[in-house]
Amino acid sequence: MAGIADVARLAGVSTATVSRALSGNGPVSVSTRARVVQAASDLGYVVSSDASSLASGRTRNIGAVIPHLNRWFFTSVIEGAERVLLRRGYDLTLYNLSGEGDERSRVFEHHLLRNRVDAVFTVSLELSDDEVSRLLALGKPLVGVGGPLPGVSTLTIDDVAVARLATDHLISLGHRRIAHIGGSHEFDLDFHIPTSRRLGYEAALTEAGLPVEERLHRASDFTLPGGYEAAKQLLGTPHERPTAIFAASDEMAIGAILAARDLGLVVPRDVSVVGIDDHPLAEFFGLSTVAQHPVQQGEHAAELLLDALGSTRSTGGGARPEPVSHTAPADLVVRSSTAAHP
Amino acid sequence: MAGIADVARLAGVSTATVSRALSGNGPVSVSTRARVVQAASDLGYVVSSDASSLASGRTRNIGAVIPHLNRWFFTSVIEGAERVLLRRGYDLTLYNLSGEGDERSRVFEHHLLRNRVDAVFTVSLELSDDEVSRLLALGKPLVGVGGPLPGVSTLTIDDVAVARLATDHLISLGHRRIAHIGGSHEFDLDFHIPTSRRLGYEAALTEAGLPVEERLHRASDFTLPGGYEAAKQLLGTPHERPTAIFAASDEMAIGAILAARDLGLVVPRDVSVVGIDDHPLAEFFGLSTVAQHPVQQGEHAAELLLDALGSTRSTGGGARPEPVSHTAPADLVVRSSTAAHP
DNA sequence: TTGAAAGCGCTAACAA
DNA sequence: TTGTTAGCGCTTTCAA
Repeated sequence: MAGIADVARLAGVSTATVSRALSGNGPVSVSTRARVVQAASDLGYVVSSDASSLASGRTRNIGAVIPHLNRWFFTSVIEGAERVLLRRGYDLTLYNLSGEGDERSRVFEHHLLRNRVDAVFTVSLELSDDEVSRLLALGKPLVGVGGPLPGVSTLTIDDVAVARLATDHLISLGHRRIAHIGGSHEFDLDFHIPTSRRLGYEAALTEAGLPVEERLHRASDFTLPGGYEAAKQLLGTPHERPTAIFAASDEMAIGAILAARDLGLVVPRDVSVVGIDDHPLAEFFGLSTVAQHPVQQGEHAAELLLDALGSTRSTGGGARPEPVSHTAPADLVVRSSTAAHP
Repeated sequence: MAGIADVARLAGVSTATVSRALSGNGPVSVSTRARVVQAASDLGYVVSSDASSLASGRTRNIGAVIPHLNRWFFTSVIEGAERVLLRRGYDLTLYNLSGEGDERSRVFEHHLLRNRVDAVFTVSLELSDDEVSRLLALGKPLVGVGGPLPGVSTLTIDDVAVARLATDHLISLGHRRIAHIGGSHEFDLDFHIPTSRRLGYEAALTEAGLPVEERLHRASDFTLPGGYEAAKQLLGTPHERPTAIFAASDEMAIGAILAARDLGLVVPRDVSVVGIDDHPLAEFFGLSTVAQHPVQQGEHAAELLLDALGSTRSTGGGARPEPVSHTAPADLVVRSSTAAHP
């Protein structure tokens, strides 16, 4: 492995100049830079990130903390973030908390503290006060994606407004008996997303002068099978059957569509279904939904962190900046699972 | 941020002793270790990974290179690997190549070379000779998961055997007209998985004395909608209709089930369907399949790498060990999508 | 615009 | 079992 000294020797300059030429920090004449770049290329030299990090205090690595890996939303956010980071020469180190062991405490009490990353973003994680203060104590940029987080800069859709948008879509189509498949308490742990979406649903109903009926609500688990079961129950009693269902996630909404089919109902003739997400399968099932754009959310989160890293350096890392709440866009996508109520 | 010197001072020992006590390398008396651990804890000391890496040459970080993030197989492998790594105090740095830019070359020519990781595993990536030699030149343990890779240790199912197993299952049920939904050439880039699975399918047919018919084969894209379209075509002509379909992935198999339903066919009465994967949705759809266990594959890959790191250190990092091909287990899971042919 | 040299915070010989 | 100390390979003042 060639080192910086080898490059310096070959280019006939000092190691300091090699460092400046290759990193872009500090003045280097055009001709010198060219010589250095050529020498580095000839030797196949790549800077050692450890040595660079130790000397500069910057790792060029971002930590991403997520609750699960096998969920479309989380992986999409990571995908967007990684895309931006890679382009800027950064790595992404992943901390997935989904194991059944003590991963969570290990990550927050050890892995994130050992200075391997310059900044951290979390996805759909409600952090404890202790976790937040540990992270803030690092003095590193921190962004929470997918939910509110007191004292931390966040990037998230407005769950209440999104649920309202979906429900209003059904109301505007003339539906009056609109059921809701949401999440149960255990899924409320992180961010109260089920609660927020239910509140948006209820607010839309109330505003339209429609009653909020407990029997039109089912708590589920955000999965397709869960949505299927919930919909079977909702649609099972013919005379009380809702004419529309708003599911808090596309996977549950797709489950609802399949349940309707199995009951001999035609979507959207007999029942309209709307979800939230714009999951990759939504199009196949003709599902109307409120699209949130997780890849873009990931890109945006990465940009926020990189910007913060840039300005921290230029301001000399003074006072911690005030946390900012960014609202990510979400928009209604109407497909063929929703139609006017006759 | 407390440093090792602070801990040493508080514990009344040298920094070397602190290092030994905290890392477990080298002899430290029980009482001294206790004092050091206490002091570290009091100060909230966590070792700086950069400094430790630079001094020791070990990063305690593993690189994972994958072609996509939003695919069940890849994320499951990562999940398994991360679980093992986290438990052993390792981090996992993720390199996702799915962007449309020059991610791939950047990762192989820069990110992986800058010494941020102790070992690397790739998932379902067919590496070029150049990429392999760059990685091998690092002198670091390397494992390829999900496909053969000349000159590299691998961990993968036997795609030919797995396809045979699925096809034999249908044959043993009395089916004689068995269609296959595989992958097209563009999905053959990485590892020829579609080709291998098709070969296994054809071998099983031939061995059973059944003809291999071109019109019973459809090339698709491993997605649910792709499987749906292919199945619609296969099942669309009543008199030539196959009585069973073997799809090269569960998502395509589920698409086939939905296509059959839309054509008014009942699974498995009118057509049996079998897939490969044991995708989370397989159970919901009652899909018979050959389960590969990607989480376990990830765990196993991580263990192989950690073992290699352990032995490299003890043998003084002598000659590069011979590459070993490990075959991951895969087993038939019979559910309700397959039945005897009347 | 360049070079000399002092660290960055830790690990691992080596000596005691 | 413990301490001393020389680096690990860079970056970044500071001086030229």
